[in-house]
Formats: sequence, C-alpha cells, structure tokens
Amino acid sequence: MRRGVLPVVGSLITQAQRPECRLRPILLEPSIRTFDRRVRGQEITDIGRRGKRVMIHLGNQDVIVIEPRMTGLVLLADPPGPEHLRLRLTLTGGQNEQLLFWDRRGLGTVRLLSADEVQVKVDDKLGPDALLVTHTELKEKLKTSRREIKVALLDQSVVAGIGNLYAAEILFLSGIDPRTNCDCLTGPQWKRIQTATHAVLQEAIEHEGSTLSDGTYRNALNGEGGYQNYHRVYDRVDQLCIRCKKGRIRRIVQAQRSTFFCPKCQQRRGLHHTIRTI
DNA sequence: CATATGTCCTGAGAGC
DNA sequence: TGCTCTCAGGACATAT
Repeated sequence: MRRGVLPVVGSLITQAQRPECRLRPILLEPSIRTFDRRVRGQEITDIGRRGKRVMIHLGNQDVIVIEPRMTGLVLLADPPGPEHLRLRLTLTGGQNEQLLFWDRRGLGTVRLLSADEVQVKVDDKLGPDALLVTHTELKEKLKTSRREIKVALLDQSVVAGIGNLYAAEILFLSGIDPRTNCDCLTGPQWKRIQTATHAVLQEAIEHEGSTLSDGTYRNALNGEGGYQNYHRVYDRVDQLCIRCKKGRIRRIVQAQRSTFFCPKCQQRRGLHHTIRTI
C-alpha cells in the first residue's frame, strides 16, 4: 500500500471530504471540518508505514494515519464500487487528482495526528517492525509467554506487521505447529520464525499482497495482488501439503480466527521425549 | 500484570 | 428463489 501511494509525494492537498455514504461512518479523527482545515494547502512530503498503518506525512509535520484493517483500501484510481467511499483527499501539483480511502466493512480508521501524538498513539503501542525484528527480540519478548505462537505473532505490540494470513504462512515455513506455546519454543525455532517472517512478508510485498476469493484487496490502482497464488497453507483446507505431500492442510480456530497448517510437517516437538520420560 | 473473549460492520457464499 | 448461518488480510474494550 505504501509503495502504491508513493507517487503522491510532492502533491498538495486542496481539500478533504467525506463522500456521501448511507452507511455508518468510519472512525475519523478529528471531525471532518477540523481535518479539512488542517490538511488544506499542505504538501505530502513522504509516505511511510508503521506496522500495518500507512503514514502520510505533511509539510507541517502532521501525519495522516490510515489503518485499513480487513477491507480498507488506499486508492489513487477509481474504487471497486461507488459505495463505501469513506474519505477523499483532492490533490494538485502532481499526476494524481485524488487519494481515496474506501472500506467495505468500515472497520478501518483515519486519524490526523501531530508528531507528538504519532509517538504516543502509534509508535509506543507497536513492537519492532516485522521486516526488521531479530530472533533475539522475538525470543526475549515471548520466551516466558504461555500463549500459542500463532496468537502471539498477531499481537502488534510484540511485533508489528503480521496479519492472520501471514502468521499461518510464516509458521508453515518455520515447520512449527501454530498451537505451540511460546515458552516451549527453542532457540533454533525462534531463528526460523524470524527468517520465515522476513521471507514471507518480502515475498508478499513483491507480489503486491493477496487478493482473496472475495476479491476485496486491491492495490492503489485497483488491481489485484498476486500472492494468493503462492499461499502454501492459507485457505487450502484438505489440500495435499506442498512440502511433505502426505499431510492434508487442516483448519483450526485460534483466538476466534482461522489457522491453516500441515499436521505432518508442523508437529509439536517433545512428544517422543514425553513418552520416554514417562 | 497477562491472557481470553466479545464487539464493531457489511457482504459473499454455503446449505437448506 | 429466499432464507439463515458462518465467515472474512483487525484491533480494542472489557472481563477473568
């Protein structure tokens, strides 16, 4: 998303408005009147990212923080449909006329924050970025946690940027059962999680994300992503595991969210050991 | 404090 | 066809 909207760097915002929408409005902070007044005339100086949030930096040091959640899209092109348009920034001085936030479910949020507020309301709440996190950081943060590793990887205060789909893919590459408690993981396993995290996310970014069967996710030009064609476990219930070619992908629920994994090559260690000990 | 659960929304697809 | 049910790349308030 960040890469997709990078072309608006250097443009000026001439107006911010909430398009007509019969649906419940998304969370917008501050209210549109104040928001519009504060962004009018500001130059977009940079597009950044904190975890899964897109950060639009303005000339006066304010930042528009967009949190797309499940179905939010940041678009330069026309949206997938006329409904669900939540915010329009009219632009001038560049190649793009507008930057849109479109969100079918409406769970996403847009906030305009000062630099100080970004620190307190965004940065302080997030762990190290998933693309930069070290295995030592992961281990130190979680080695005494009793939570299941899949659930812990989704906690943005532990590590920022891993979503449900990617947590499943990461643990498959790591060869670790998603139900394993964090306090049972070994040093080499933490290392594998780190390596897999970088590999999966890097790969997904290169393919511009995953457009799932519901077709919701789009890049900034309303085009589909390509990473769905490379999913190893996500949404592949009952399919033969591509690695061991023996196990069939299982779907379980952890913390109210789907997890996909291969029961054959993602096994919890220690079973034999336990039996021997007994 | 750490961890678990319910909730905010709309829409698509499965099953009857 | 039309209905109900379940589920969806998430995060947070509240309960335990």
